[in-house]
Amino acid sequence: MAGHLEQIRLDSYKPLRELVCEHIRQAIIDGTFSPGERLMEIQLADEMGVSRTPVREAIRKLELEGFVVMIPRRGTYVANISIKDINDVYEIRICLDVLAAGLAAERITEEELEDLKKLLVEIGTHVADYNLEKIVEVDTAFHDILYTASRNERLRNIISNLREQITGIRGTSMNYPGRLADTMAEHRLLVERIAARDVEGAQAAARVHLENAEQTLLKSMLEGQNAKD
Amino acid sequence: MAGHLEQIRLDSYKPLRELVCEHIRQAIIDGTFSPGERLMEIQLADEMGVSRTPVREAIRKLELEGFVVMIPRRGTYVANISIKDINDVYEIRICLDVLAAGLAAERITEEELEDLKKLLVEIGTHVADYNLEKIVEVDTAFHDILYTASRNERLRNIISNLREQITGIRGTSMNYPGRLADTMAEHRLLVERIAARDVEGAQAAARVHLENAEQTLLKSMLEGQNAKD
DNA sequence: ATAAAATATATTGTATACAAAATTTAATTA
DNA sequence: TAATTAAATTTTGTATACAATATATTTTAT
Repeated sequence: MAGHLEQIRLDSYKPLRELVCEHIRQAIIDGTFSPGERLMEIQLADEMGVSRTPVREAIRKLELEGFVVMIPRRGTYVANISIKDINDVYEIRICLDVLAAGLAAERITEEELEDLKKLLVEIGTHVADYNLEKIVEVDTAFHDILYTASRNERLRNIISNLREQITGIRGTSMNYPGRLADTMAEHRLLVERIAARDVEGAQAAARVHLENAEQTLLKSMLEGQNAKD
Repeated sequence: MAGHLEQIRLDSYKPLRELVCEHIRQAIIDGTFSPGERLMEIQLADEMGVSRTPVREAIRKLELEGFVVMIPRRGTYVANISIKDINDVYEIRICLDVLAAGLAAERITEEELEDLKKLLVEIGTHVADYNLEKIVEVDTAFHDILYTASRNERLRNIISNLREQITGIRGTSMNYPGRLADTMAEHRLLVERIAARDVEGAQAAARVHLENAEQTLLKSMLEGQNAKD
């Protein structure tokens, strides 16, 4: 009769290395650590009040995720994101997002569809009062549902990782003139096609959305429009 | 005048965790550790004559790669590969291999093309005397060149990782009747289309190859044909 | 004899310690 | 003064030690 407590504890337990990893990742994404900057284990450990062990394990994970580059016996450096990197990531993401959209059109549940539609409305309100922080938050939730609806956990993980690698590192492309409105329209079309269970339509919508997002990101990078909050 | 030695040392240096990681990965792939089996750090460390530290770091990496599953405070277990996993992996791989083939058709160098053609011949000889080990080896090299030719390092890494996650875990599907000959023909067509710089043709060839490979793998799994050397 | 509780053991998570290598600083020489 | 070499410092890589938690075993009570 004491069986359900264990379950909760099991899920809620997070090893230090996870917390440390999330902390460092966030610091990279929000610019606390600049690209090319060296990350030193003792320093990070001291700052966070933990030992080197969990820091090391966190750094190993971030290396696999592509956020940092490790040179044996030399140290760890925050990854530099180049135009080539954007290109590489979007080459893959366009492909995988199209796949995910098609799968979602086939496999999404009615509940998930309802959630998507609600988020669509919510984004609208945040766009109206130009609340960028909220927009990013809801946008992330939106895509999360979409990838979950593909019913392919690996696909979800790979895309999430690719998203994180570029989202935010050079500022969101959200503040590019006109992009917000376009994004909304693209999302609406995507949801509409998925709701219609139109696989090809959903795929086409996803492709257009991603290609536009890449173009905007490249433009804002080239123009040095790296606006940070 | 001592500048070039450093370069070599830098490349050749491999941390213990890397060696340990490769060692454990290989043991999982070749069946030394069975799916579901628990991996204990001290035991592994003792067997390999190292301390727990590099073993832990290796296990963290294998978790990211999907070879093992970690439950906090409970332990690490060799991942179970299910039909659903095969499905998920191939859903992604078909998509990414098609992408890679298309990119390769655009970006491959003449040298790489020559290498591919050579390997095609080499595989032929190994098929003739049914040297499975050599076939797997050359096949890996073949695909490696292909992914390298896509000029997208991230793509290469993702595909390599997906390949490793299923190749070998349930025995190669190579020993499925007739598959070897089909594989050869599919490879030949793929190289031919790439050589012709025919993007769409290369993509189609890659898709056919992967779909067939998946079918064969599923068949041999269902038939319990998990032949091991 | 079976089930529950308490104890013992084993294993993971984290911290610290030491060794090897790289980087930096200081010193020496041309 | 500049360049080269040597010493000192820093930092990573690995090993070990300790603490917290989970599992296994034994004991006890019904």
